[in-house]
Amino acid sequence: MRIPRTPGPCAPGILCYNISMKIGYPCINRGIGCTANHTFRLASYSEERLMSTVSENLACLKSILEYNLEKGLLFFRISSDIVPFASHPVCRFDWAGHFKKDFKNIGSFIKKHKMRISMHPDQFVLINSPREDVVERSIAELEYHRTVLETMELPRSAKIQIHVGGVYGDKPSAINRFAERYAKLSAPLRKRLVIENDDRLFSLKDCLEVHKMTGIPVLFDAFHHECLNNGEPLTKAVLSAAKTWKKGDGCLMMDYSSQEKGKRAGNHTRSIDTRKFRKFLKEAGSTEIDVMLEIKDKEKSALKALKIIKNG
DNA sequence: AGTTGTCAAGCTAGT
DNA sequence: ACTAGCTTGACAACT
Repeated sequence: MRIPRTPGPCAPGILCYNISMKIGYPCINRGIGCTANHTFRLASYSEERLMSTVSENLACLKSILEYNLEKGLLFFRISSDIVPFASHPVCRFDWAGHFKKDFKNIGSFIKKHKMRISMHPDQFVLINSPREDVVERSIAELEYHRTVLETMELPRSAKIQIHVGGVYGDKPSAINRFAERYAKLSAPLRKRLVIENDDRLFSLKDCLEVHKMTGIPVLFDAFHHECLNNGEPLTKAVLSAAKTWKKGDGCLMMDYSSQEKGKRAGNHTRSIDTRKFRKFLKEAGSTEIDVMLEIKDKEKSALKALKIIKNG
């Protein structure tokens, strides 16, 4: 079925979607022959190794963004490995100062072409952990992500997405701890941090509660919501998450994926299921959103999604 | 050159 | 008490 395009807001009851929607994919481009997430073993750390790796990563990131621009993919997630070991005590190198020009150059390109950027630190970033050392390392890692986006001089609509964290046997306390720790983060970090509903522990409803306590925007993951929800239909869920994004945050960021058939629940599909994506667009697409396709074949599926949006 | 075990970081659920 | 899985790539040691 063809989805008609209408510019601007959609009239109630009319099937349409927002044409300002940006489509993207995370971290890796499988076609262009370079990657922006080279790393190395901690044991082989040296300043020289770090410098050459970061230099290579930045050059590739620029190439990926140029490819994306050419194809009309205006949303991208930058890999946390862009600067390996940046928050590890072993790294005392002023990488942000040393590569300032390169970061700034990439940032200018992003801004010039109105691209949207996110970053997604790994699962061990847990600001609600009962363990002080875990919290300390998590904050250092978050500050590293903030520094990347700041060195690129990107606006606060470039976001860092994390999950609420662990439950530790007591969800209300875990949520309270998140709120307390969030309040103590540096202001420039708080400006960029958003939480994402996960597929096992913290549902959209939980995240909205955290938002109520802290004001933190909620990034909505449609696939996680399929795995864990409180009965909210998709359209309603998207709207409730969108409301948590204030002026300056930009429009709601979403993660989208679908189930790989025959694999355990929560496993991301290899390639986009265009039928499901059309259904998703019908239900969510009239809200102002940017959509990150967490699909294993990366830009290939993102291009298919873009085609559907352009041509129905 | 190709293969395979392992990698900074944590939590949860299952044995 | 211990470990696989999360989700995944790619480094690096070994054939």
